[in-house]
Amino acid sequence: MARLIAKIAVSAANYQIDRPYDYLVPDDLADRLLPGMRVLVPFSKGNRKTEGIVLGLVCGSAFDKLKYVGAVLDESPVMSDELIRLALWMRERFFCTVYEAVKAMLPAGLWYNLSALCRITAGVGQDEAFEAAGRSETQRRLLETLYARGGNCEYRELERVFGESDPVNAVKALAKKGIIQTDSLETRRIKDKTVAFVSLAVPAEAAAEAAAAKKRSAPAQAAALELLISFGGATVGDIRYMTGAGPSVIKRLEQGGLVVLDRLEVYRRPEYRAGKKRPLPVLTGAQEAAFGGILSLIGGGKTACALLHGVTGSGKTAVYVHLIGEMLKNGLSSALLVPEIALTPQMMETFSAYFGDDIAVMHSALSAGERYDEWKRIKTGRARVLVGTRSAIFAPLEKLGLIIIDEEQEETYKSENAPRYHTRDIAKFRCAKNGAFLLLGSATPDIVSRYNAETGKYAFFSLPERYNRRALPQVTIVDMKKELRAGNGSDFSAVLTQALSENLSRGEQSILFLNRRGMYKLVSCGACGYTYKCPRCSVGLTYHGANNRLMCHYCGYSRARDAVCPECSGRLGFVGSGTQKIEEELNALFPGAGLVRMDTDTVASAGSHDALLSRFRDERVPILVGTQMVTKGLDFPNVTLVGVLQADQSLYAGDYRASERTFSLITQVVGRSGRGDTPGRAVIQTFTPQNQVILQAAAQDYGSFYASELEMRRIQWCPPFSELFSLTAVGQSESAVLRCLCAAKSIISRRLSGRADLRILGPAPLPVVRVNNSFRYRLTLACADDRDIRQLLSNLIVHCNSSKEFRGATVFGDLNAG
DNA sequence: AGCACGCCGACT
DNA sequence: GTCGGCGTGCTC
Repeated sequence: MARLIAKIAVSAANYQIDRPYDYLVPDDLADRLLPGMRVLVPFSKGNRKTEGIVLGLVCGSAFDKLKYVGAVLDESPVMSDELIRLALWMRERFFCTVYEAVKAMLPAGLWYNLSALCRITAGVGQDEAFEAAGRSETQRRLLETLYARGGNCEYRELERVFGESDPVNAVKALAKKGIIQTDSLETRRIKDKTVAFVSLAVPAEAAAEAAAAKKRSAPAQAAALELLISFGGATVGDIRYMTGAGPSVIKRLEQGGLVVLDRLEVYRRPEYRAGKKRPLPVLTGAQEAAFGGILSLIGGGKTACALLHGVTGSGKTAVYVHLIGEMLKNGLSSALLVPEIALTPQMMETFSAYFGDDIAVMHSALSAGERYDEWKRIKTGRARVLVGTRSAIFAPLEKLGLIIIDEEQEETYKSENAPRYHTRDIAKFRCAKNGAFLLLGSATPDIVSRYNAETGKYAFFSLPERYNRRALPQVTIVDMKKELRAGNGSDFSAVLTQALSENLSRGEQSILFLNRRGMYKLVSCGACGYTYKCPRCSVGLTYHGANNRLMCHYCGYSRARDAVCPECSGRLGFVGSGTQKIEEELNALFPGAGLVRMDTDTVASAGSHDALLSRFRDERVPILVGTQMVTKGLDFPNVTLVGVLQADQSLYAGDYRASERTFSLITQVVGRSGRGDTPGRAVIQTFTPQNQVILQAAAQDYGSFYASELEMRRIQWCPPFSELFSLTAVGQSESAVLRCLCAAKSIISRRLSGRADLRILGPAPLPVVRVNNSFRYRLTLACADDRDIRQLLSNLIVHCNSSKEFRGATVFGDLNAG
């Protein structure tokens, strides 16, 4: 008789050995265990307990030395069949383990911490224990540590106490002698939150009689009963609030058999600004056409994906809202994804106005409890509309009807650590499995998406005009080289200064966008130019005001700041964070003018992004200065001027998407101007005024940019004309890292010599080549995506990571890493 | 990866 | 003898 077998993905398995493992299901679990539940299983030689998830249940196994499932961690499945399949698919496509995918899907509040606990065996005396340890220094030390902590200690803590030396041998030796024991401890960080809920245990008439009888002798009990009669049930807190009857009164009532106490689950909800209830917005002609067109596709089921290209300010959100409204009418759920956390408050406000409170939000800034509870509200169907960032794509939405990815070209949709997925790919998978529709929205679509629309893979809709036919801003390009020649070395051209001063006098607001990535202050010597370098990484240290130390961004190294330059004793100064320097210059130019600076420093001290933006909006502060944070989604009608400083900066990033990124950034920030009744203007400052991308962005001419960029991609064999796979090697030994990638390169070119569509680039160093003493290099493959190439890469990853030739290097694979 | 097993030199 | 170092091979 074939036994019941669980196919399990275990968390202890790394990519090289990741496969579904077979485990016997003990009889007492047979009717309880379901796919999608997490379990504890013994794994590997030491049978150490490992978390795993049941992928499926089958009868019989080809393997004969089977172990038993240890314990079940979940009462009901935490992953649906769809998500299990998604996790398996992610392994194939993104070169991650199944459990890495599972972890990305579940809210952190649901994760378990597995820890080992060491304790002295009951009944063993201290003398006996030390005698057993004999002269072994480590064993004696272990016992001392244990006794100092009342006889037991977490293994992690032991490791910390032992420092350099490893307690593992001492633990094993003493365990063998029966002196100590080890237990595993599973703890979940977040518990379900419940409140005590009181309801009547007797019919209302009987309760009323009891209340009447108690009116004199026990007025508090009577009051509580009366409350319960009119409300049916209430929490202990509410009863106390409304009648003054405390827990002791309730207990009395419970003892008398008049009420019963239950635990009622409550949800920790993230705070959001609720919008005033209002009907769905009236659509303009173009919006109506897009909405109707998309709706007919949703019914038709032929094309499952559409691209909505709407210029900045054209009102894409109105279309989204109507589509989501349609989904709700049909009992289907929807998700709207945005590229940044900062954009969620606005969307929540809008959505709550149209759809009420049954909406959920998910992003990484929520507390673990909030995140877990939002997850539960979605899973149970209490919330049918979800707003969130990248990871929200894994939310357990039931009856999924629509996924919208707003500003779909944004790079934040691509995960940079394992699992290295792109949100769009996950969305396509989920839509296909649910028969749902995927809508990609953008003012500057990803070249690949636009190409897919052109070739008919996606349906295409556009909103070519701004809402209320407002004109696009009038744009001026300023040549900063000319400014320099004319003797103006500042960050502000004459044109921009003039425009700012006009805006100030008219009481209109301005946004200044500094197109720079680095947002921190570098420290350098004014005399000799010395800069601090991180000893572990190939980057400079930056100054952090919060702890008054110099820190490394990449590895967390920090050191105290010196009073003077360590090389020449010269004076140390800050090479200002771009925005701070701009702020100083503005203060000099327009003394007394109000200003909001938005960068990591100020966001941290204001508490949130939203707090700064509310100030800008509500107090009508004249000028907002910031980096990329100011380019997206903001809709302030009183802003009539946008200044772009160092527009060409992002062109030189060196990756194939640099032009696209620059075009998108400039177009979007320029689009922030003139959203109200007054027409807007924009000033773009650049050292390369003839650059085609800048000219196209200034003209807000996506069509022309798309045409020229697509040609470039065709010539350079970049997406959409090929996929870019990459193998990245990381390790302390630079030579192992390079040898490993060179070996991989020669294997690939040998094995795929027949393929005309293949091109291999590298190994090339990553932009920051050394992080935390590890060197990082990358091999990039441009070719069509198929099973052969993925299989080859998968094998290579396994080979490079296990072959001792390449010890000192770890390799991972990625698709369209950027 | 991580862990056990096994083989070998050092030291009470 | 036995403790601990590292090379080797497997994970249901």
